[in-house]
Amino acid sequence: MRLTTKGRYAVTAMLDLAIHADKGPVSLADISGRQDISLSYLEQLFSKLRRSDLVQSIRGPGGGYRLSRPGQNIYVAEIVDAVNENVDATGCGGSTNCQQGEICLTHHLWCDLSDQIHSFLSGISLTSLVERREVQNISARQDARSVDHGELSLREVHH
Amino acid sequence: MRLTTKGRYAVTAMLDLAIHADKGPVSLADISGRQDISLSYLEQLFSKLRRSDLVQSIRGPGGGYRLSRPGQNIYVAEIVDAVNENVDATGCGGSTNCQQGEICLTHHLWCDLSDQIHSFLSGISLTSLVERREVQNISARQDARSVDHGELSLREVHH
DNA sequence: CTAAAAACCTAGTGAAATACTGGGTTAAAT
DNA sequence: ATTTAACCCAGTATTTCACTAGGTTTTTAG
Repeated sequence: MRLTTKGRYAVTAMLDLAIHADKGPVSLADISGRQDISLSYLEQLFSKLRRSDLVQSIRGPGGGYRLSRPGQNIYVAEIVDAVNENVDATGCGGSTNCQQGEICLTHHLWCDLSDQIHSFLSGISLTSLVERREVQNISARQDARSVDHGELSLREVHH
Repeated sequence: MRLTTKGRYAVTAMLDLAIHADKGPVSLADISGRQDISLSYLEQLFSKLRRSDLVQSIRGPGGGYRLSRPGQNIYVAEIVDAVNENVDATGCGGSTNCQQGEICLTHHLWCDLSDQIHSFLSGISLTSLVERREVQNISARQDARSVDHGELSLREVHH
C-alpha cells in the first residue's frame, strides 16, 4: 500500500475542484495558489486524473478543469488509484508469487487490509467531503486569503 | 501512511518466530532461509523490534530471538509501528499544520483513515495468524523445503 | 491578427526511503 | 579456543517523491 502526499495532493486538488465547480472551469494556477501545491506537479497529477476520466480539461484563457461526473459519483478511492498506480497492500499486486514463486506467509493478511482500506475510501464521495463542516471552514479561509493575495483568475477579474 | 515491504518483512519474520517458538530461540539465519529475507536486513529490523520490546535476544550458539510476550498479546499494528516509525496517513503526524501553519483541506479524512487502518491491524494478534489454515499450510511447505536444502540450526543438528 | 492564458508534454534533479552488502565486534556455548 | 550468533556501523544501488525548467499547442480577448 502506498498512500503518500501524492494521493493526498490529488484528493485535495479534486476537493478544491468540487468546491469551486459552480464558478465554471478551475485553473490549476488557482488550485496551486489555494492549496499550496506546485503548478507543474499539479499538471502531472491532472494528466493522470484526466486519463482516468475523473476530470475534463478546457484549454485557452478562462479554461481549466472540471469534474467529469457529479461529485456524488466520484470516490476518494478512485482518485488515489488514478495517481498511485499501485494501491494494494500486498506488494505482489494480487498475484500469489510474492516469494520466489511461492505465496508469502502474510499474503492473505495484506489482501484483507487492502480490501479494508479500499472499501473505506470507496465509501467517501467528493460531495460528502464538500458537505463536511470543517472542510467548508477551511475552504472559506483559503478563499479569503487568495483574494487578499490578489490571486484572481481571468473570469473573476473581468466580471 | 507508509506500509511497504519493510513492515511486511517485519510481520512475516515475527510470524515465523511465533510459529517456531516451541522449539526454543529462533536464529535470524533460520528466518532468513525460510522467508527469503536478507540476514543483514533482518538484523536491522530486529534491532528495532527489540528496542520496542517485542522480542528478546539470546546470544551465542543455540541463541536467537524469542517473543517478549505471548503471541496473543502481540498485534500486527505494534510490529508495523516498531519498524516504520511513521504509520499515520496524515503526513503532518497528527499535528494540524499540514500546510504552512494551516490545516489542509483533507486533514480529517486522513486522520479517519489512519484510525481505520490502525484499529484493523490492532485487532490481529500473531496467534490469530498462526491459527489460520492457509498460514499453517504455507509454513509446513517452507519447513519441508528448508530441511531439503540442509538449512538446519545447531539445535536441530545435535538432537 | 496578435498576445496572453491556459492546458499539455518531456526531461531532469535533489532528497529521502528502501533494501540491501560488507565489514567488523561482542557474548556465550561447546 | 573455537564457533555461533547477536550486535553495530558504514556504505550503496534503486526507487519514489516532489518539484523545476523548458518547451508546444489550443483557445480566448482585444
